[in-house]
This record gives sequence, C-alpha cells and structure tokens, in this order.
Amino acid sequence: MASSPYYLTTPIYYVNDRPHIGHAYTTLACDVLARFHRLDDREVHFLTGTDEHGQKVEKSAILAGKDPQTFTDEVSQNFRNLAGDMNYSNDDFIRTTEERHNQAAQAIWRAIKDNGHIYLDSYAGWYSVRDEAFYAESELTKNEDGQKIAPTGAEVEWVEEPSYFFNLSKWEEPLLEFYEKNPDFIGPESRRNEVVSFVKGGLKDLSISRTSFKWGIPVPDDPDHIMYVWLDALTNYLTAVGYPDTKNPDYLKFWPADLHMVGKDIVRFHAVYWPAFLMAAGLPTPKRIYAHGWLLNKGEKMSKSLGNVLLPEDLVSKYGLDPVRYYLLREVPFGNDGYISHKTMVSRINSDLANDIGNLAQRSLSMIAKNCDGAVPTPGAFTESDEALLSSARNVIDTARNEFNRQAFHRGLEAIWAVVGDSNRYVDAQAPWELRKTDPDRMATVLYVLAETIRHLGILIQPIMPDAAAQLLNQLSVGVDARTFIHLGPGHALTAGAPLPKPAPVFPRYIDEEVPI
RNA sequence: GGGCCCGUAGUUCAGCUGGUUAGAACGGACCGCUCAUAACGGUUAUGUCGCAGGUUCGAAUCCUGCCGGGCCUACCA
Repeated sequence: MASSPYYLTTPIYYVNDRPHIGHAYTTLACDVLARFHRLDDREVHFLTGTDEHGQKVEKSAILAGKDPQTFTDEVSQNFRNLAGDMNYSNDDFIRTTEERHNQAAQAIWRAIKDNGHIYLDSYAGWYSVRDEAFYAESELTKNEDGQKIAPTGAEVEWVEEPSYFFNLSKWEEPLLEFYEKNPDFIGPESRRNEVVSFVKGGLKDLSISRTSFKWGIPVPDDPDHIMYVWLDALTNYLTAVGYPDTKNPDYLKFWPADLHMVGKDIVRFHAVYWPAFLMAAGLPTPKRIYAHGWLLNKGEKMSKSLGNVLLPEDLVSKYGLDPVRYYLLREVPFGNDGYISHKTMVSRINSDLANDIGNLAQRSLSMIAKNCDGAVPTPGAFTESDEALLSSARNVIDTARNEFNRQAFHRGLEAIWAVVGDSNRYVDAQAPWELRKTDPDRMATVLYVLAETIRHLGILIQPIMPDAAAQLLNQLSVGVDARTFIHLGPGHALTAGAPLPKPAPVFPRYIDEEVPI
C-alpha cells in the first residue's frame, strides 16, 4: 500500500476566549485522524494554532491594560496547554503573529493582486462606533427620535472608508464547477448543499482590508491598510508548510491539505472564500473540508451567558482523559449536533469501556495468568469459531479505515466494538473455565485466540485512547515497535511462551459519588 | 420569503436507489454462567415508522399538503 503524506488542520482558534469543550472536540477529531494515519504508515502533518489579529483582540488587550502582543502571548499559551491536557499530537502550533506567517500572508496577497483580482474602492456601511462594527440595513431599527440604531442599541452612522476588494463575484462559476468536480470537497452532505446554494445565490466582492485599526498584517505597499482577518487567518494553512517558498520540501509534500476540519460556523470561509482565494492566487485547493456539529450541554447550546460552558480540563479531571476522548467521538455522530451529559458519559464509560472491553481483557488475561504460567499460551489447531473471531478482529481495520476517512468516528468505533462483543460471546461459548478441567490444551487455544484478539483491539484503539491502548498492549508484551496497523493480522501474531506481566484493569468503572438511598 | 436537514421502540439512533414477521445500542424484565471490573451470555418491543392525502400489486422508504424542531440565506418595510 502506498503511504502518501497526510496534512490535516484544525481551525486556528481566536484568542479572545479560553479553550472550551468545543475547541477540544475539533482538535480531538484531528488528533485521532493524525494518529490513525500515522499507524497506517503515512507521514502526517497535523497543524493547530491561534488566530491573533483583529480589532476585537486589540480591544481586549487594551481593556486588559496590555499591549496586543503580550496579551496574545498569554492567551495563545492556554491553547498550547490544551494540547498537553488532551494528549494531542500536533506536529506544529502556528500563531498568526509569527514572522513566517506575516511573510506568507503578504505573499498570498501579492499573488492574488498580481493576478488582477484585487482592486481599491471604498467600503461603505452603517457603522457603530461604540460596537466597532458594521451592520446591515436590515438589522437596524429606529429609536423614538428617528435615529437608526443597531440591534445592540448603539447609534450608527453612515461611514465610508477606503478598502481593497477581492473580486469574489467572478468566482461563482469556477466554484460551482469545483464543487461539481469534487463531490467530497465538503462534508457532511447537508453542509455541502448549503454552500452550493449560497454560492448559487450570487457572490459579492469581498472587502479585504481595513484602515480603522492597526492590529493585523499590513497590506503590501499600502501599510495604512490592514489585511482582512479571514484572509490573514486562512493563509496559516499555507504558512505552516513553508509558503511562500513553494520549493520547500514540506510544501511539496503536504500541499494541498488533505483535510481542513472546521466547526459548522465557519464553513463558508473555508468552503467558499478559501478556495476562491487560492484559485485567485494560482495555488492548489485543499482536498476536503469537514464541518462538525455542536456539542450541546443537555440540549442547550453552551454559552457564557447561560453559564453552562464545559471546560475540557474539568471533564478530564473528573472522568479521565481516555474515557473523555472515547466518549466525545462515540456518543455523538460526528457532523451532527449532539447532547453530552454526565449520565451518558457514565453510561459509556461503564458499559463500553469497563464492562465490554475492559472486562474482556481482564477476564482473558487473568485466566492466562492463572492457568498458563503467566505466558502467552500455546495454541493447538484452530476451530471454525476460533477462525471466525480472529478474522473479525483482523478485518475490522478495513471498516474502521473507511469510516474514519469520511470522519464517521462513531461508526468506526461501533465496528471495533462489534469485535469486542464477538469476543465476549466467544468466551461464554467456549467456557475456558470448563476446559481447564476437561481439556487444558483446548483451553490454551481459546485463551490464545482471546489474547490475539485483544492484541488487535489494543492496536486499533490507539488513535482514540493512546494511553489505555498502550497499557493493554504492554500487558500482552507487544513491543512498542510492533503496534502499527501493519502488525495486524497473523504475520505478527503473539509468540507462544512469551512471558506476560501480571494483568491489571485498564478501564475502571465510574462510580457516582452521590449514593442513592 | 427562498433553500437544506430532521421528526422511527422508555432513550440515542440505523434503515429511506420502494418488496418477506421495521433493526442496533443503552435502560427495564426474566433466564443462564461464574473466568472476570456484581462484569459476561441468552430471551424479551402492545413501536399509529410526526399528521393527512396521493402514486403503486406493495411505502418508514417516492410525490403533495400540514404540524413540530434545527440550520443556511434573502428581503420588504
């Protein structure tokens, strides 16, 4: 199998906020894909980072009594820390305030401009000084004096400022053709429909510079203008692979990106503006954008005002890191909005992890420890049931790969857990505790089949639960260099007689503190 | 206003290029087992497949309308 490079990105997160569960969710999905593809022997480049420019950041910095750079240094660090807390394996962490990014952003501007797609005009609209924002005519209401006011109640005035424009309106046809030729460019399907209908509805030229604030990347040759934050931000995906040096080995290897993972709120920027910018600059477009849904706290959108925002560090300290990673990707069909709650979390931890896979490993390994001299048992000839279980363990990678490749994590996990179910049924059917008395050789074979199945499960769950998987594989004395997907299958099966450490439970049950009467 | 998605067992969902008695998981009930983290296995669904029409030999699955939920987007004033 050809092992092609794989480049995937999270959005860069806006530094105006603390990392919450939504940020953790997006990056988690990418982390799982990154680990998955590495195990599939691909060279992976996994990028995340922070978006640090813009008027809001400038304003927040001033409020905090800091200069913008100091302010963003601090907030960006919170996002870096999240990577540690969640065991993310990103290969790079980009900040839009870095010099390499300044170079890239200016370079793409020049490329677009040189190709004739940028022009200078003036931007006009209803502007609220208090809100520092433009409002559409339709958003405005009038107060008793007949003065137009913003939805926030602030007074607005008609202002015009000089601005550079990107001729987005010219890209309507090329974009529609691009979507047509690349049916997998946007996932899931419902988002794709939205984007296509948005573009079909007509595109207006896009204002891509501002003169009203300073905290951003200056427009080349016209430093009174600051680049529009989205053009700035999106370009980070190029910066990280060495652009504008298109001879850079990373650029040659990794661009165009295989996947930009985004939340559903920023699909338009990634699925419309970004490919248009790239086409205008004469650069290749990414292969896929995937927009996932929101995690809802018991049905309510999390928001600061509702005070129901879940913080990743709180979940992790309460339930443990790997269980949280598993839960988030198993419970909610990726791409849909979904509810998360303590109740369903505990249910997943106890039934899927502790009862199903955890107990499977523990019951199997402790029988081996007690009855096989603490070593990999020596199997005899395999029966039909043995082969059936082994082949389900060996083949599930194909399903997992297909599902993960279309970001259907919950489906991939479901397929892996079907093997767990098969294994538990197999234990019951074979009843090795009976065989111990009647047919020890057969018992050894059954226990060997179980150990070998668990080896597969351990390898397969590494992307989702790296630590727990490692513990499982350690308990089978699987070498750290024998844990990739290449090692699935009979060719790398456990060696009979290899000594095994004393087994210990890997997935503890979660017991609620509050004891019901 | 236009568009997209959704409404299926107590719960979360699958099925939806139309075709035997509508499925899974979790929860509940009953039974079995005792290797194991009181875990595992088996059996168990009186579900109006949102409502009402229509097409068809036959619809959860296609069409129309309505009700309810979500999302994208436009505009009048």
